Order: sequence, then structure tokens, then C-alpha cells
Amino acid sequence: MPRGFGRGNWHGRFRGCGYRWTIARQSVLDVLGKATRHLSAEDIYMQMHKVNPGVGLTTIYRTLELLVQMGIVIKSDFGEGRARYEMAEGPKGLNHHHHLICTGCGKVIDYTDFIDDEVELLQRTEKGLSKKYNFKISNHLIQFYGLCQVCKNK
Amino acid sequence: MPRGFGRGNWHGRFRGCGYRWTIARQSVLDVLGKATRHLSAEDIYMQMHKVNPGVGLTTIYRTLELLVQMGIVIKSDFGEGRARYEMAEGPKGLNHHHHLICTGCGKVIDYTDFIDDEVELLQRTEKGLSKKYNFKISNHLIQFYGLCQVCKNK
DNA sequence: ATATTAATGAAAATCATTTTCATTAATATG
DNA sequence: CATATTAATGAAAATGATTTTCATTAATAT
Ligand SMILES: [Mn+2]
Ligand SMILES: [Mn+2]
Ligand SMILES: [Zn+2]
Ligand SMILES: [Zn+2]
Repeated sequence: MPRGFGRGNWHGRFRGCGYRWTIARQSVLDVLGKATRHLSAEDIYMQMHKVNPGVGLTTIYRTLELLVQMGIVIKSDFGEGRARYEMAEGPKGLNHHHHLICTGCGKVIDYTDFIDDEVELLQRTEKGLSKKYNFKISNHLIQFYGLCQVCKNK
Repeated sequence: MPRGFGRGNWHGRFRGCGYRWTIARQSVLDVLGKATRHLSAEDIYMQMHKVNPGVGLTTIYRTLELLVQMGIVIKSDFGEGRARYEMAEGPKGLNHHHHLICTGCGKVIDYTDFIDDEVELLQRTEKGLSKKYNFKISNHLIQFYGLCQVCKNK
């Protein structure tokens, strides 16, 4: 195993796609892997700066684009004018979920509840829409907006 | 009725909110009212330029912001890096709908064919989420991504 | 007709993201 | 290990949609 590159088989995964395994890429994955929130590129930059001050913001953008394209990271738009990122697969495995967004304070809650119901409905809806509009649906975006507990009581 | 301002009771609606009724605002509503697609601010600017060359892009942005805030216009993000706008209420009355977005060519299809199940599921989900996360849900965003008929056959 | 001030246009600013280009470092090979 | 290849990187500049600034204009009330 190459020195300095520890856990996971990220190295192999990257090499398998023809990409090099670099400090910057490892570091972005480290930061996202430890994150409990949805991070912006700059959030990641600041976290990383403590450990790897040499890595620039540009590289972070490039790395994130790559990770999204590889399906390792999910990019979301919560309407703040900047993208946010999170690992596609949490510690407990695949992690398809949707978001509850507080329009008061910007807080974002992941939810996986009701996903089963949703999946069934989505399949039916997708089937109907595919047929009616001759559309091959491959993905969906579902977000709920409202006020969180804190903002509600103001 | 004030001269030069024809159809609708927009004037009253604006005055009722303490806003003035201007050529620019009328013109934005004219363009959006006639549109059959989702228009960007610049689309509107170009359309309007033929009729009212004096109105600037800045004013269009300001007007759109106002119209969205008044609930007259809906602002959407289809992932192109620019917002698109459409009337909230079509000629046939209220017009809540979702979008099918082609990732191949960018085409956007409105669909209102909510399967009853979809409405029911949304209500159930909103209810469940509200309870579990103490969230007051007021809105939702649902978009399907895929390939349109044309792009599918390539 | 006039006063008030909201609305506007033009230009500059903002700001997240992307592009450019010279340099660095990951990898393959001997 | 040394070296060649070239993907990856950092810094600085560019991009582009949207917003802000500020002096001017025009909608409204009187
Ligand atoms: Mn999430
Ligand atoms: Mn629409
Ligand atoms: Zn909140
Ligand atoms: Zn298409």
C-alpha cells in the first residue's frame, strides 16, 4: 500500500477510473467523510486549510466536480446561491434521502422516512410521466420548505 | 381607468400593495403573460426591448423580484446557472405544477397531471415530516430529470 | 401644476465558479 | 532508485448572473 494513504480503497477506485490519487482528493474525502452538515466548497477549504494549507480552493472545486461525476458525492442547491456537498454514501451504506429546508435560518434536515412510500409513488409517477411525455426519467429532486422548530416559534 | 394601461386589474393590485404601476412592470407582465416557455431575465429583456427599448435589465430583475414576492410569478432553477420565470396563474386559473427537465437539451415540460396518489402522498409525507421534525412545511419542490423524446433517441 | 418620493437606468460592484497557464508531483518504466 | 510522461495543481485572471449605488425620472397625491 502506498505510504501516506490510509483507509478505504479510494486509491484503487480512482486508479480504476484512470485518475491519480492525490493529497487534495484524499483530503476532500476526509473532510466530507467527517462532516455532519452539508458543506460548501469554502467550508471544505477552511477545514482543509488547518491540515493541508497548500491545497487551493480551485482544486477543491475541481475535486468536487470529479467526486460528483463519480457518484461519490452529492451536490445540492438549497437556494443560497452556493452549492453544498455531502457524501453519497454514509457510514451505514447507501443513503438516498431528501431535504427539509428552513426558510428562516437555512437549516437543512436530511430525511429518509417515508422513502419507501415515496419510492413506490415515484415509480408509478415516473411510469405515467414517461409514457405520457415520452420521457426517460432517471432522477428526481424533492425538497420541502418551511420553518424549523426554532424559527416557527418567533 | 388610467390611460395607456389596458387589461386586467394589475394597477389596483399594485396600488393596493403600495406599489406604483409603471410601464416596465406592465411590460414584464405582458411578456410573461404571452410566453409559452420559462423565460430568463434576459429573455424578457430581449422581448421587451422590441416594444419598450427604454427599460433596462436591472429594472427587469427588480420587477421580477417584486412579482415573485407578490406571488404573481414563479421563479425556478433548472440548473443552468440562471433563473427562469413564468406566471403563477395561467389563463385557466391557478396552475400549481411540477417540472420534467431534459438533461440532454434543457427542455422543460410542465406537468399538472398529478396522479391522485401523488397529492395524497405529499400530504401524508408533509404531515409525517411536520410531526417528526417539528417543521412547519409551507412549500415543496419536485423535479424529474431525464431525457426527452428527441434526446432519448440519439 | 407642483411636491413628494418610489422607480429607474447606467455603471460599478459582488461573488461563486471557471478558465488559463506555468509549475508540480503521481505514476509507469527501466 | 532515477527518469520520463502528463495529470493535477495553485495563483491569478476571467466569467457571468445578479445586486448595489447614485443621480435622474416619472407616478401619484394634493
Ligand atoms: Mn443531505
Ligand atoms: Mn413551469
Ligand atoms: Zn430555522
Ligand atoms: Zn432533450
